[in-house]
Order: sequence, then C-alpha cells, then structure tokens
Amino acid sequence: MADGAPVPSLVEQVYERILSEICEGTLAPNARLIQDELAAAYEVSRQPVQQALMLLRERGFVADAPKRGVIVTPLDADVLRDVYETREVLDGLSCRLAAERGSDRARIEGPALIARGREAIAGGSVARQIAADVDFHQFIYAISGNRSVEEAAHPHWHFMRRIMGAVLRVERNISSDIWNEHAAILNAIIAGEPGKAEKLGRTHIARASKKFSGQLRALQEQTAARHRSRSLTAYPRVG
Amino acid sequence: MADGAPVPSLVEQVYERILSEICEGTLAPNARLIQDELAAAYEVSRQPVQQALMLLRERGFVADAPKRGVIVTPLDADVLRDVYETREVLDGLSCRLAAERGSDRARIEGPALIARGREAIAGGSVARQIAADVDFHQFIYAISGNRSVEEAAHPHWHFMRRIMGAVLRVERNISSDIWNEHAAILNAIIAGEPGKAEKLGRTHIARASKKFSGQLRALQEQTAARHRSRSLTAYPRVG
DNA sequence: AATTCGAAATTCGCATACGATATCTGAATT
DNA sequence: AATTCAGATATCGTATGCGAATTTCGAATT
Repeated sequence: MADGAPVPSLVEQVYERILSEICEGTLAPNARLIQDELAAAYEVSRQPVQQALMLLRERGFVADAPKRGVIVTPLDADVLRDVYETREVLDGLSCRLAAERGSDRARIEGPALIARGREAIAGGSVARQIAADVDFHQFIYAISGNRSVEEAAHPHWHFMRRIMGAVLRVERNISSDIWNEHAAILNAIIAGEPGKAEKLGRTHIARASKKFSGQLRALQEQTAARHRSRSLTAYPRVG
Repeated sequence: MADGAPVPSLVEQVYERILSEICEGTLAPNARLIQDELAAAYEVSRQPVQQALMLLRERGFVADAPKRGVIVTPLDADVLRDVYETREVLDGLSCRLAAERGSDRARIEGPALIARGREAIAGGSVARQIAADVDFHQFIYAISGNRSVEEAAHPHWHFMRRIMGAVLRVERNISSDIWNEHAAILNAIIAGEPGKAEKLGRTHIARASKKFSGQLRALQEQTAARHRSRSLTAYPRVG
C-alpha cells in the first residue's frame, strides 16, 4: 500500500543519472547537454529527459543556453561562499534542534555513521568519503525533526557533492579532522546540549568553508591557466 | 540579447496560475487536481500541466494521490512551526549580510517599501498587505547579496502567502506592529549594524511565528468542527 | 583575407496518441 | 442488507510528431 517508489519514474532515473555524472565530473562544467543525445544515450524518449532537465535547471545544476541545449553550470567560488554562509545557519539550526529533540536516535544510530566515515578515509575511496559526509549531515537534518531545514538544505548538498568531488579528485583525502568535529557534534547532540551543538555545527561549517574555498580557488586558477594555454573556445560536447 | 523571459513558457504560466489559486484559496486544501481538467481549463495540452504539477509537487504545494490526480497539500500547524524555525535563521542571516553589504541600496529603496506596507494596511486590501510583506523580506534577501539564502527561503514564501491568505481572509488586517518592526530592521541595516539587524530580524520572525501559529490553529479547529458537522468525506473536485 | 548572407541543420516546446494500471460502479450472489 | 466481482472509466507516464526559432557553415562578394 505505502510504496515509496518501487519503480522510480523515468524522469527520476534520468534526473539521477545526469546529476551523478555532473557531480562526478563526467559531465564537466560548461558541457552542452542536448535532449536528443541524452535521450539516445539513456534509451528513453525526449520527454522524460526534458522534464529531468527542467528539474536540474530549477536547482541550478544546468543553465539555459537557448537553442544550444543547456550547459552544466560552472562551479563558482563566490557561489560557494554564499552556499556556505547559508549552510552555516541551517546546519547550526539542525544541530540545535537535534540536541533538543533527537538525542535518542543520535545515540543509537550516530556512532555507526562516524565509524563509517573514518573507514571511508582509511579506505581511500573518494565516492565513499563524500557519501559518508553527506550521510552524516543528512542524518542530523533527519533527527532534527524539522523537514523544512532539510528541504532548504537539500539543493546545497548536490552542490557540495560537486565541490567535494572536484577537490578530492586532486586531494584524494578529506582531512580526518572533519570526523573529529563530527564526533564532537554528535556528542553534544547525544548529551542534549543545544547551545553547544549549534556552536560546534556552525564552526564546523565555517572551517569547511575556508578549506574548500581555498582549494576551489586554487583549482580554478590552475584550470583557467590550462585553458588559456590551450586557447579553448568552444564548449565541449557530451560524448 | 539578454532577454529575461519575454514569453514565459506555458509550463511557467500554468505553474503560476495554479500556485496563485492555491495561495488565494480558490484551490482549497485537499482539492483534487486532474491533469486533463487543468489542461482543459487553461486551454493547453496536458504536457505543460504535467510539468507544472511536477514542480509544484517538488515544492510541496501538492502531493501525489496516485490515479486520483494530485491533491493540494493541507496547511499544517506543525509544518508552519518548522518553516518559521528555518526562516528565523535564514532571515536573521539575510539581515546581517544586508547590514554588511547592502546599506546603500537599503537607504535608497527601503523607505518606499515601508511606506507601501503602511498604505496597504490603511487600504485594507488583503492581497496588497501580503504582497507588501513578501516584497519587504524579498528585498532584504536581494540586498544581502547572497543568492543562496534567497533560494533557500524561496519555497517558504509561497507557503507564507498561503498562510497569510488563510488568516487574513478571517482577520482582514495584519497588525501594524509588523511594519514598525520592519522599519526598525531597515534602520539597523542602513546604519550598518549587522548584529542588531540580525537580532531584530530573528525576533521579528519569532513574533510572527507565534501570531500566525496561534491563528492557524484556531482556524483549523473551526474548520475541522465545521467539517465534522457536515460529515464531509470526499475530496472536493476542482470546478 | 575578411565579411556578408542565405540555406541547411539543430534544438526546443508543445500537442497528440497509446498503453498500463488503479479506481469506481453497479449488478449478481450470499 | 451486505459482499463480491468484473467491466467500464479515470488517470497517468511515456513515445512520437510537428512547427517555430536560432544557430551554423560554406559560398559569394568586397
């Protein structure tokens, strides 16, 4: 009776596939996406592709390039700053609420998430490290009991996946400090200390912001230089 | 060359029309929306209607009722609390940023917004009062210079429109305190006092939250009672 | 060699069509 | 009177088709 989504619609499948490719970097920034090509590649009609693209555009992953398809939006350091500013208050709120309302679930389910995060770093898989980080923060949204924060933060996460992916493709490893901070946050939540949890959450994000902003900026200067030297003009097409 | 949107697509037009009807209450909570009927009513094909409904669903204005169309999501007091909690931090942030980066625009464009708000109350038009309130807060998002806050808060605003509409259809007037608080916030922003602006912004939202939560709860008890006495079972259809 | 211009090719948005699945209705049965 | 069951109906998701607008590209011109 209560089937969440036993067979996700083609729209959702296509949406997820395109988004994954964007986050993984398979679809590079500024790459052109053509409905017909995507439809052929995924073996569906243009209809679900068009709808998926509309959702992606809605959330800022692609931008219109009229009569030339849509292009993957480039990662911009200013946008990153904005996103982190917003996440700072949103995650701060979710930590506070979690400490107020979600201590029990935090105690039961939290430690496993921390463990998985540390394993991911040890294992060295970029995808795992990203997934673990996303999962941890998503978990806090969930136990905060406020669907609205989760929704507000949701679009940011895909953006974060893109950023982390881009940086980690060069860095290979998230610093393990991250997981110490996560553990501290979790403890404050379990202890039921809203003020402390909020503060730790906010500083955690602020630190991450500094780290990633710096690395993204460095990364972009590199690639900008490379592009200049190659006199790259046209947009690459999706293969 | 840079045309924003000279001819909004049918999807957007349909989206706006449906959303307006939801916010105005023409489409009541739990009303069934059938693609065919909407298409006929708006004289377009089902295609743009389907896509508009997907966006509305995405943003929580309608919910799936498989094979029975979608229904307008009811306004729920708990959801309202969640939304206000989120808005409190989001609006607090935008006020702070506005004081840091947007004093100039605030000084130039702000007073007119306050004036329009007070006129709206004097004039007594519900729609105007809502629009003025939305405009004021949206203005702060804009001058905060952080697109991300604006995006995060965006879905909330339609929700607010629905709430304010429902309450004002009974109340007739927003309390004029609201606009005194708005004026105080604006002054802090113009004066370039981020801390004060943030604090005023947050308490403003907190107060509004209390006010509207109470009124919504009262309203819902009334209508619940009315419905009980009429033994309303089926969902109303869209006419 | 650079520029202009027009025809061909792209690409999209929207309409229409089809098939699958769930719901509804009403007659037959207990 | 309540229940069961099957056919009719409603509704959606996806595929395909069409027309309009824009870009692209190569040939003619300066």
